[in-house]
Amino acid sequence: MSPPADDARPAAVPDKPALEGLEAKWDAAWEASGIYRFEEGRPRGEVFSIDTPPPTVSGSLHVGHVFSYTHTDIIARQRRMAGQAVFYPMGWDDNGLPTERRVQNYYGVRCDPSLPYDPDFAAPTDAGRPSAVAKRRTISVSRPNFIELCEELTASDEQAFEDLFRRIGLSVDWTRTYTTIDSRCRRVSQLAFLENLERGEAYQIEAPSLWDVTFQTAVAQAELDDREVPGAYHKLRFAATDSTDASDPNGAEADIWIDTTRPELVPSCVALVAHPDDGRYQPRFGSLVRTPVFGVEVPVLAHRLADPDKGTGIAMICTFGDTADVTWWRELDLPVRTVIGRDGRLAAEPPEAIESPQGRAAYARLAGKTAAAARTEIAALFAESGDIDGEPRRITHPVKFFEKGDKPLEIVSSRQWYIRNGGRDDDLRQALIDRGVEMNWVPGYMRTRYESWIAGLSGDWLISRQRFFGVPIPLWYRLDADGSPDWGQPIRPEAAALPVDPSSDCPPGCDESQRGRPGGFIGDPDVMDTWATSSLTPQIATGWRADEALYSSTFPMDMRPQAHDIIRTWLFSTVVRAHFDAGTVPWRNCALSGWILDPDRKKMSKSRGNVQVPTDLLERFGADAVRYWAACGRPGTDTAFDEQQFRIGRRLAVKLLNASKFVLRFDELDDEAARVVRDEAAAAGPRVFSDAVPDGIAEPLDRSMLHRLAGLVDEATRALESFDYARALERTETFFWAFTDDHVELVKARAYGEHGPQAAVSARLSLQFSLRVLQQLLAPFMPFVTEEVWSWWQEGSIHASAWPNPAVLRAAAGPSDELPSTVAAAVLREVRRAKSEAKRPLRTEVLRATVTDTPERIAVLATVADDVCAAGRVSKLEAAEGPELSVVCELAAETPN
RNA sequence: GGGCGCGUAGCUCAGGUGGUUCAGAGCGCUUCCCUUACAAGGAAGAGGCCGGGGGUUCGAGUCCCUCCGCGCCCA
Repeated sequence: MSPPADDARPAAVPDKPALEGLEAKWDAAWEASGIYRFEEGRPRGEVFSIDTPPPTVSGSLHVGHVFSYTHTDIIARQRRMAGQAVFYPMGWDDNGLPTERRVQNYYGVRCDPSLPYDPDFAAPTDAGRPSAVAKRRTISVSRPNFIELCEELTASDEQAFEDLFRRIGLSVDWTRTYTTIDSRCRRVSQLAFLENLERGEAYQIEAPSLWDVTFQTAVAQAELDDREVPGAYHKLRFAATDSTDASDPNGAEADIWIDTTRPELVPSCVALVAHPDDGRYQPRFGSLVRTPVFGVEVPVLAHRLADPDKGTGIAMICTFGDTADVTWWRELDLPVRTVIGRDGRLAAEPPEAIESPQGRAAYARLAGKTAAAARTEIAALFAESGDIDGEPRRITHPVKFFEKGDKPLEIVSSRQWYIRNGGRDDDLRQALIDRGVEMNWVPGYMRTRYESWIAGLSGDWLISRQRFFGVPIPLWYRLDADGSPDWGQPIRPEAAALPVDPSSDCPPGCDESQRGRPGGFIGDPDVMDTWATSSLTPQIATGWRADEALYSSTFPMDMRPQAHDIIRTWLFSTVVRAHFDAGTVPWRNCALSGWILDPDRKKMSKSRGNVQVPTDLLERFGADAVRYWAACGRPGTDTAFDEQQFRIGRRLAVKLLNASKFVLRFDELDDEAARVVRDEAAAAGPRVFSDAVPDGIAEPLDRSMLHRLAGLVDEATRALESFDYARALERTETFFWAFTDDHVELVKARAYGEHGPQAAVSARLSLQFSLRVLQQLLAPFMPFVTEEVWSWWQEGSIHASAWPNPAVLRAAAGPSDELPSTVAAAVLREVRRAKSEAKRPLRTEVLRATVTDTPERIAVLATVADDVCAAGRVSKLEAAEGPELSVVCELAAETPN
């Protein structure tokens, strides 16, 4: 082998290329070179910023995590190669209930905010062993100790996630990682909240809100689940009162019977309600009836939401049994008679409206009971008084649950913080729908889900949570001389002091001795909903209110990838915050991924036990193969888990190794053609063929291939620019297999020099030229194997190389078209078929092949005949004109062995 | 009940703006081949009233309507 020219690297091709070990090798190399770090200072137009939704780290890893994150990475890598400064940070969502639950279960502890901090507290030694933890008593810990455990566990969870994401090759800038509980996020979250408060977009109000009795917290509309549960209709008598008109012919004197599944709420009944058009009850509207047993007079009212077909067609309104009660209570201006408390039990004292001794005595039998127990008891009460008709009738009906809870939600009146979201304001509602129109949705129909959700909102966004591991609401309240808080005039922290914890920090100008004292202050005890922080990821990531240069070059962000199930929560709430905060959309493009389904097309979930562990798959198939599988899942489309797909991906990676080896090994030959090619490479500089059009590609077949390749680059680029990574991969993959199976076979003999050095130079240069482009087109999908094959012959990282330019390919192809390549491949295929049908080896000599085709294609065939004959081992190629392609082959006689 | 999506070879899915080139790919299956990049491979083959029915059109997997089935979201 002669020494290479100065600037050209010799191809250093291993004899036995393999995929094993590539992940570790290249992850380390990328980390060392920092090629994925964001290049600050580039103008906004050259930046591509990605708002990756931070995954919840409190769950276990599964393939769903690699799926959508791979989609994002493919886009990021292509944009980077296309010359943009890619801003691609990662975050971890670790605040909120999921972490609390995981910590409770993992350590076997429970947070008791009344306990003082224990500086000597150590995590239980049986932590992480569910069977051991389950056998002992739960340990109560203080809130600060509990938060320490949260931080400890999330730190190790986050490391596991980062390891996985590195292993699948996400080109994240790991120097910019944030977690939703860290001080930077708490600061942004609190500051954004305070600004919302300043502008009147956040407010607090004492109002009925959905309440989970298990978690002891208010929950938001977005966190609801409707579940079909068994219940029973109790048919109860509401007696006519003395004041009703006895002469009414429609039986105004008559008692009214209502059906209810929640008889225990009768003590909180404030009215009956029927549909305004319901003739059965029209005569009674405005009259009074008496609640059974408790004897409270309540009016009979009309409202359009009453369903004439449900039960007896008339319902009791209680404060509060369900969200319809809240609507009626508000719109009909009814009083509050609370009986269910925050613990889900009936209050010790009856509502003041229950005045009669019998009523109060009856209530005493219910006081302190859970709703379910009270239901049984009150049914007995009604049976004794004769106010229930027959036995309760069992039904199943939808009941609202907290999505993470297992007891039905109650509705209790409490003081809560809200952020406006259009649920009570049609102008805002429309403005937010309009924001949706400003964004490009991939796929487009996903916008409908966004719009439907907004259209169906029934109230503002409740953000306060009565929990511990979250971002505290950054406010204090003055206590008056009686020690009562002044809710209306909250004390705000200085912006510079953020983040604050009002339970341990003091408001400006106060000291700890005044906490809880009359004339002093108290801190707001609540934390914010997880979404109140995670809706700010664009602000958090881009340095809002902290790094104006970064912010202005990255916000609004270019892309928000996420799964389609969190459009109504995460996506929507993020739009709300950006709308208020910046008067813009948070991102220009929303790319929605589907879900992973198991092979039986069921959603993968831990509870079903059908979860695939990604580390196992990575071990068996390699990261590129796993990414290949993910990339086959089209935007927005749920994808069934299919192990076969991993094999196909792995095969593609192996094929790239071998094809690259084949093409680059010609460099090692010591013939005239090799010298010419080396000179070309030297002339092209260290980045071989990046822009230079090589001389010497003269053969029609070679030029035709480059022409087709230019078309592929166009198509793949277009697809990736519109976020359709799956199409880009499919086209590239198909092209690549045809390239190896047909084109490489057609030019192989020529490349070896069988038709002279000039023809060999043309073959080798065009093979290298094409290989380079194909390696690059596959790079976003298979970053490891492409980096490996690139390193054999090119300087620098393939991921920092310039995305292929089709104009350069077309320049090299000259005035060519795709016909020579397609005709040659078609004829070769026919020759192979003839051999295959004769059950003869492919190396069988063809004594004579007669090709019939259209005059145009016959003429083209003549220009590629040498290559076709060599690849098909055809001794004599004859052509005839006809309507379509057909090939008749005369095979050499079988040689006896 | 409302909204959205889907129903194309045994399986998983492609099929922008309707037109000889759309009836496709991969896997699986059958047959053949160790051809000097690759047997973790290659070549070839069989297999489908493109869910049913209407309609628009000279012409429809491709547009419209309707029905059936499936999935998801929301009531």
